[in-house]
Amino acid sequence: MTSENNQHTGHPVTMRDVAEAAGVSIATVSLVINEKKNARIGDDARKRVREAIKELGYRPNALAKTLVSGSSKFIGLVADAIATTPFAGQIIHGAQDEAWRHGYVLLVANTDGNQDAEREAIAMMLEHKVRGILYSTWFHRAAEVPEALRETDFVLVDCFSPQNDAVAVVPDEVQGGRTATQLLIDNGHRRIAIINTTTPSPAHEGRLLGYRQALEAAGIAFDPELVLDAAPEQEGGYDAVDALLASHATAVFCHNDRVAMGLYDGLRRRGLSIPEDMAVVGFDNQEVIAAHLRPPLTTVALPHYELGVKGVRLLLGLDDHRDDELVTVECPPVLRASIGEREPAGTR
Amino acid sequence: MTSENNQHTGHPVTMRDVAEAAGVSIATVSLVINEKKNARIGDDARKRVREAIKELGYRPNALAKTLVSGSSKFIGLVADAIATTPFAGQIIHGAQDEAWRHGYVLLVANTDGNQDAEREAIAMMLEHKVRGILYSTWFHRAAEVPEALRETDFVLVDCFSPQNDAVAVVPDEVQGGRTATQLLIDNGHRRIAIINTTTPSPAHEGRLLGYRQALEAAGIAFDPELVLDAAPEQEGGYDAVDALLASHATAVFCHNDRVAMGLYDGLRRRGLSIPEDMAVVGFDNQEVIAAHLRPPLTTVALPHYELGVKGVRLLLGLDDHRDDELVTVECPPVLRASIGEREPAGTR
DNA sequence: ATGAAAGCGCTAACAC
DNA sequence: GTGTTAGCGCTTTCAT
Repeated sequence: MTSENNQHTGHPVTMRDVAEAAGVSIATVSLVINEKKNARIGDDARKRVREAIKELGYRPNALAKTLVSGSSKFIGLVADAIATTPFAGQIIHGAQDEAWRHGYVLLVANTDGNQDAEREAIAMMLEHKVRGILYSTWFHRAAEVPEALRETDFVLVDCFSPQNDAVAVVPDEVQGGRTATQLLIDNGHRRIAIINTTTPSPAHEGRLLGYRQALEAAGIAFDPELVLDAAPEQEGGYDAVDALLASHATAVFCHNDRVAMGLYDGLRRRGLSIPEDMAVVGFDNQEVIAAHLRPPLTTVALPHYELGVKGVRLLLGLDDHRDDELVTVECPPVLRASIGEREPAGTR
Repeated sequence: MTSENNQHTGHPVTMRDVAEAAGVSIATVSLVINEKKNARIGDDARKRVREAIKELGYRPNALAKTLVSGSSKFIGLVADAIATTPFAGQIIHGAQDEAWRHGYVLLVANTDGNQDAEREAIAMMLEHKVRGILYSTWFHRAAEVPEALRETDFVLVDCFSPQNDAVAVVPDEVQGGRTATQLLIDNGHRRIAIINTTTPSPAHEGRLLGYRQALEAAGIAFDPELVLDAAPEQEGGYDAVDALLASHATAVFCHNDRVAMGLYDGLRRRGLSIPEDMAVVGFDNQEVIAAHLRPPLTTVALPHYELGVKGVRLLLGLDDHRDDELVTVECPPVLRASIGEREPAGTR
């Protein structure tokens, strides 16, 4: 019955229908629906309206509402790679949760890094009069801001404008590197290697800087011999084993969990065990890997979910920020079992 | 200049503004924008309108358009877990691409499996007059269809209604199981084990059935001793090694790539190598893992992207389907290096 | 070939 | 307390 007269089957139910059914004017219906404070409606009228709504299966038309009020409840999210990793998913998730909390809905578009797709996506969002746009990338990097973005409010998520002329929120790579290294230092290690990526990037530079800061704070001299490079995936970690062993490090900070996974493999083939022969800490906290290696990998998490949340908050003006600097989100440690005894048992 | 007069700064530019600037009526503007066939507009008028649009930085208001036309260009996608795995991301990606192709935009909502969130999400979509809704889950399973869904067109993606009263598209688990097993058979194996999950599910039953079908087709007797159970993750695979070895299998079909990863580990600790001592094939094609194990894992892919695409196509009525059966999408093999020589070099 | 005007579903003054 | 009415930005007859 209820679903007999809705927009799916037959004629869509409008406010006018409800008004007629309830024997009141459409203004009255609007008032009770929006529960306007100072508009006092008779109890019986209110009741009749409520019943009519239920009876007819009426759903307000959000689009019409938007038209008159002038501002929509959409937030656009354009991503360069929704599916490549779980990372983009987490950004979406965070953005969606926070948007939701404030009555907004996410309009999502994937661009695959394609310029045309990007232009189209942004145009479409603009035409839908979004409240603003989140422009996100799946790994932390500099990104040219598409011109059209400037037609509305926007914030960059997990990327930043090289000209530093846009609000952006990114992970705190330096602090992350510091944290990872500190974990190792706290466990008594002094000879700590770092396996970094081969290409420059905020992660590359930031984490290395953090590593150096942590060493310095602990009074450990920086030794360039302990800085290794490797392709940022399993193969790179595997291949780095020889160099790592040659460096006589007792602990290693890997650029990411995938590298750590490859390293585990290489170490094991040489009959070495973790953390006894080598303490290792990763980065990213890529669940599928880190949580299930033997032993489970202690790592530092990339806060993608929080990046999404923060992006929305900045967009809506809920959080303040200084115009001239990047907003930064902390990379928290995730303690598991790859660096030794000082680890609390089972932390996520 | 262009961006001086748009909706961001100051008064939004409307069709009326364009009309005035071009010295024509708003109807004319509408006509040139929509490139109406039979409405013949003077070349100069057309040109003036085009220029005015550019000059003012005019963007059509998609919402107003929707209001009058009655049907929106939104497709809703409600997912139970956007971020848990890359899987949901792929569904979104596929859906988004296909929707885009037909001029539709994705409205995404995450529910975390929470009933209230789900209700709210659907309500919001209904209020935005979506063309229809894709209801998706991150792993293949039966799912109760929320009542509100029936107020609009919808299709279930990666899940299905237990009452079989809804259009649904799911992966072909049986064919997937057959394919995986066949890969092993083709490589000369006769004693093939299967490590299945411990809990019932379409994947559990389907893949086992496929396994049996492949054996039967090859004239290999089914041996219950070769059916092992394990938790569907690395730990399960690792722990299954003893039983696997005891079964004297020469090859094994793992329920998923994570199980295979654990198995690799366990096998290696016993000094066994892949594929020489044991051929293994996985399932899911979880990139981070499968492509980077040593040796790279041959597996069968779960077609999440295609599921998303197909969902949109069914929703829009682009593809036909029989009302009384699930629409099924093929799980293609992904050949790498874990089952032996007969594998073509480096696929995907 | 182009303009006037009605109306999509709704909100918000402003009457009564 | 409740109804009337004027738009919100746009499409679409129907005139001209």
